[in-house]
Amino acid sequence: MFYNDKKVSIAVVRRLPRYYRYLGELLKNDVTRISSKELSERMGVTASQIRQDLNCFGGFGQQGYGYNVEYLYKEIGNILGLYNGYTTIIIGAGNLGRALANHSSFEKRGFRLIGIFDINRDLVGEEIRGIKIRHMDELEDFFKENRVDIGILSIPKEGVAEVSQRLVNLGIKGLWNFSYADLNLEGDVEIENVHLSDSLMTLSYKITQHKRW
Amino acid sequence: MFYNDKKVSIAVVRRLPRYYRYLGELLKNDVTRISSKELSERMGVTASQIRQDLNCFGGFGQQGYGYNVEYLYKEIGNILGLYNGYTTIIIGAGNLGRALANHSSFEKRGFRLIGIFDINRDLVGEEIRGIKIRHMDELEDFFKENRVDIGILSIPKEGVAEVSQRLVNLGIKGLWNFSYADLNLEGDVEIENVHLSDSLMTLSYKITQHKRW
DNA sequence: TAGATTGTTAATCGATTAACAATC
DNA sequence: TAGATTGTTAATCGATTAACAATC
Repeated sequence: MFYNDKKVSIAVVRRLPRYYRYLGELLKNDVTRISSKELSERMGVTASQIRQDLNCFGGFGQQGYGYNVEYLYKEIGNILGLYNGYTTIIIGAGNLGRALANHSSFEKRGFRLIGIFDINRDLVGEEIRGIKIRHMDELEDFFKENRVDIGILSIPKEGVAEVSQRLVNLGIKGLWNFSYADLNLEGDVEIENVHLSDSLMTLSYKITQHKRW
Repeated sequence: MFYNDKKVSIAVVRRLPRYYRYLGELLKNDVTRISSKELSERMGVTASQIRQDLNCFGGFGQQGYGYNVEYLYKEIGNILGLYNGYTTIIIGAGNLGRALANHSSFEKRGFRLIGIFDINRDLVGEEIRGIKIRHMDELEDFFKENRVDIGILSIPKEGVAEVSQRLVNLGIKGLWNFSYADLNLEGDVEIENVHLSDSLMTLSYKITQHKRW
C-alpha cells in the first residue's frame, strides 16, 4: 500500500510527537502492546482519532491485538524524520540561544547541534557544550564544510529577515524561529515558529476569561 | 450588547496575539485606520476570518470606514488581559529559566516577574535582573506576601507534577509549562504548554516530507 | 448621496467521532 | 472458534469562507 499521496493535515502532524512521547514512556515501562482504546484513555483523546491519525501513514496495528509499542514508536519516529541525523545550528548566542544549546533533549531526539553563530565578536571563541561560538561572517564558509539542515533563530526580530534569507540562500531545509516576527521568505524552506509571547498571551486570555474569578 | 455568553474557540483565541502584534506594528507606523481587507493581505489570512474573529468579542469596526487601529489594539489587549498587571514567578533557574527571566518582551506585554525559585541552594541569593533567586522552601511564605498569578515551569519533567500541584494548592491562576510532560492537576487552573521538542519534531516532519528533496 | 466596509447569515469545507465489517 | 480490536466508511460537528443587507 502507498500512503504518500494523501495530504496529511497539520493537525494530525502536530499530534504525532505526543503519540511518540507516550509510546516512549510505555516502552520505558516495558509495555509491549497497547490498544487504541487504552492509549486514548491515557492521553485523553478518542480511540477513533488515534486510529484515524495513524492510518494516514499506514496500518501499524493488528485486529484483535492492538499495536506493538516498540514497532509503532519506531515507525512514528521514522515518519517524523528523527533517524535522519538532522544537523542544527543556532543563530544568536544570547540567553535563549544558550538555553537551547544546553537543552540536551534535542540530541536525545536525534538532532545534532554542530554550530553556534553570533554577531558579537566578544563571544566568538567561547564554547557551549564543546561547540565554539563563531562569528556570523563565517557562516558561508561553514556551509561549505558542513551539511546544515536546520537553523535555530534566537535573535531579535530586527535582524531575522536578512539572516533567514541568507540561510535559505545557503540551502538550509528548515528554520525554527524564536524571533517575534513572521518569516516571509523567497525560496524553498520549511518554517516552524515558536512565538513565546503569543503563548503567554493565550494563557493570559484563559486566566482572564476563567469563570471562577 | 453582551458577548460573554458565546463560547470562543481556542483557534480564535490563538489568533488574537497575532492580530495584536500586527496592530502594534501599524500603530508604530502611525497608521490610524485599517480595513479587514488590507489587514488580511498583510497577515496572509482572509478578511472574512478577521471579521468573524473580532465579532466574537464585539463590533469594533465601522461600516464604510474599517477599524481604528489604536482602539482595536487596545481592545484586543484588554481581551487578552494584558492590562491586568499579572504577576509571574519562574520555577527553575536553569538555562531556560534564566533565558525567560531575561526575556524583556514579556514585561512589555504587561507581565511582571516578581520571583524566581530553585531547589539548588547554591543558586539561592543570586540575582537575575534584580530579582533574587529563592529556595523552593520559601514558596509558601512568598505567596502569603504576594499575589502570584502565573507560574512559569522551567524544571525537568520529573519534578513538575509535585511542584505544579503545590502551586495550584497555593491558588495560582495559570501555569506556563515548559517541562516535557502533560500536566494533570486537581483543581482550578489554566494551563498552557510549550513543548519545544514537539515543535522541533514537527519541523523535522515538514522537512522530511518536503517534495523537493 | 454614493462608495466602502462592516456585521452577520448562509454555504462550504475539513476535522472529529461513531459505527461496523474485516480479520487477527 | 470466540473475543477483541483494527482499518475504514459514514455521520456529525465545528471552523472557515462567501455573500450580502445594513449602515457609516
